[in-house]
Amino acid sequence: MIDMRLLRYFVTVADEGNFNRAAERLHIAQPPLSRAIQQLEAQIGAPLLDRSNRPLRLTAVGRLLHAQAVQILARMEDVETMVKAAANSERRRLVIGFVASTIYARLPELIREFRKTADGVELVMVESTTLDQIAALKDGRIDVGFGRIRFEDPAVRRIILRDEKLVAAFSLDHPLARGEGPISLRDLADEPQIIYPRAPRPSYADQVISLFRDHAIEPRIVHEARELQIAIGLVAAEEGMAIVPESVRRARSHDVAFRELSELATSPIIMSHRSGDRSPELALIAGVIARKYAEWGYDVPTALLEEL
Amino acid sequence: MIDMRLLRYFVTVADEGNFNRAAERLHIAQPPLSRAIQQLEAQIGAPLLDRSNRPLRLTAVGRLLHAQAVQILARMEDVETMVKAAANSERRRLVIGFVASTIYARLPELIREFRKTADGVELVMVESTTLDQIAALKDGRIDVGFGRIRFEDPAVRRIILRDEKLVAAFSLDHPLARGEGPISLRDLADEPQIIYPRAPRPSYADQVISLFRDHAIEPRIVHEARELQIAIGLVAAEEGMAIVPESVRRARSHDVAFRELSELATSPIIMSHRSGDRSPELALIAGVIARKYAEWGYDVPTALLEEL
DNA sequence: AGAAAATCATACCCTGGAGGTATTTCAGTG
DNA sequence: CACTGAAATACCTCCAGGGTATGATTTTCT
Repeated sequence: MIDMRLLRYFVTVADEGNFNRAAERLHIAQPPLSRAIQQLEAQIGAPLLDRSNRPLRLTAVGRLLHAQAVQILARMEDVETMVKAAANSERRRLVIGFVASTIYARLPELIREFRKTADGVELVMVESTTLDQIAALKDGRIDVGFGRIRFEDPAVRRIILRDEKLVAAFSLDHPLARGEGPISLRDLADEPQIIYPRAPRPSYADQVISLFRDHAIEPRIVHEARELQIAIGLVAAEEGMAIVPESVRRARSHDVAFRELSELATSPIIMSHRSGDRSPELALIAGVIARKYAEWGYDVPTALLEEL
Repeated sequence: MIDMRLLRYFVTVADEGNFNRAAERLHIAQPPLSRAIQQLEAQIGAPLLDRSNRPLRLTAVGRLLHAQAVQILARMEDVETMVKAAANSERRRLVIGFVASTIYARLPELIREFRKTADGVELVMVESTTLDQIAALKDGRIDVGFGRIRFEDPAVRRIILRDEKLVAAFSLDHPLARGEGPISLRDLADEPQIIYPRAPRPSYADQVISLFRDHAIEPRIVHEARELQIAIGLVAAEEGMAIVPESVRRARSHDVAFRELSELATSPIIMSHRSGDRSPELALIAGVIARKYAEWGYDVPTALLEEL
């Protein structure tokens, strides 16, 4: 199997396009570097660099390996910091990252329950975007994340807890606020709409936009708010309507009206943690969620039970 | 950075649960193995194994590292075979993997065009599922894949060429076959339906099922055919209806009737290749696709132009 | 074009650490 | 408590990764 060292050397040479500078960056002399690359080429069975003319160019095989090597190295760094962080924490603490909108859902109840169940464990809550959560999980800043974006990262395990219905939010005296029963996306096509958050992509905003596009409707977006609270504020200020998770309804009903959608529109609530993490704290929170979900009549995801 | 060697050793020990057997499997003596693990533990800063009682158990940190290490090792193997395969082919050959249904779409025309454009390149066509294509790309059995399933794999680059409309297929004297204009999914709710393929999951069948579920309809599935041709055959035999890509229409219209769907329902056509592969043959096929798509009036995906 | 500079490869040496053998220490077991 | 199986320790060997000196080639400057 190819050594990490050789990969690191090769990537550095490829990035610098120059053995001398690469050797300097690697804190070794140039000749050993030359030999290392030759060694790697021997292992692969083909030249990785075209040395016939300077500046050095990667061969086709070289480009292929480079693209892969960069990813492997990044992965290895991730794992290393992750594991080291895990090692340096006595771990009677659970740090939870969450996106703002989960606060309107059932998260607070789950947290209360967890504090009751596991009173020996210090609990820390950190607000952060789903994407940040991935990085934070990797380097140990958080242990569990609650988000709404479907992402893929082999180092992180993702459990879809449930799909939350979406509803439309209007200002109180908006014409559409008066109607009874569900409203169709089609009726919202020409309504000025407020989406959030703008960044980072991909975001909940993209989910909403593609929801409309899936029904062949091009939404008329007039505002991109930085976060849910601001979006709701703009709705109340009669700037337009917004599509929000159902749970927001309970949190803010005095100056905003809500109507269900006739189309099936949902946003997932996703729990994530480091794959392979089997700390008792993690099992504990999984247990709390499973118990509470059963109590509330939600389906308990089988993936969640595997964590116990 | 942690050495691959140490990872391999650690994973073997963890899997065997025994230093002696692990050492045997690794073709080294037991003492160097012990030292290697100690070394790794020193680098991490925490014990990975609980040696206080046999059989050995992994510590929490150990479990975490193990889960990650297994993945990194697998990744490295993938890359190695992939790059070696790329090295051992002079590469005036392009092997294309495709799922059956793309044959009904524009793929044949693209292939014809490619043969004309690049007559020095031997072209090989291989039928295989989207999932197989990922593995085949990795170990160099194919260079390009055309499929319909959205997958994620960091070693493979995926370009969504376009979204193809779906249509409903009926037997010629099915009551619904007579109607004019598009038909709604809702009207298909109670129709006996044939889906395909059964395996491997996830498949096109899952796309169709979730299409219905997205509209809060539970499809009534009476058959799971192994592949499209068989499904269409069953439709013709009045076993039920099926949801198929629009392009099938051109291929088989003598004994089957088609109707458009009023809902927006599409299935993507996805081209994939090894990330970092910049072979001229790949650029060539990308160019052919871009040219033909422009000619046909399709949007040319920007991701495709990056390959040129 | 020719000289100078830059850059990579080769030749050769030196040392650390990966692996081997022999032995000791310990945890489970009858 | 003695026995057995298994991991750790002690110590040795030797190769491979790294260093220096220098040669071969390509690039650049005059």
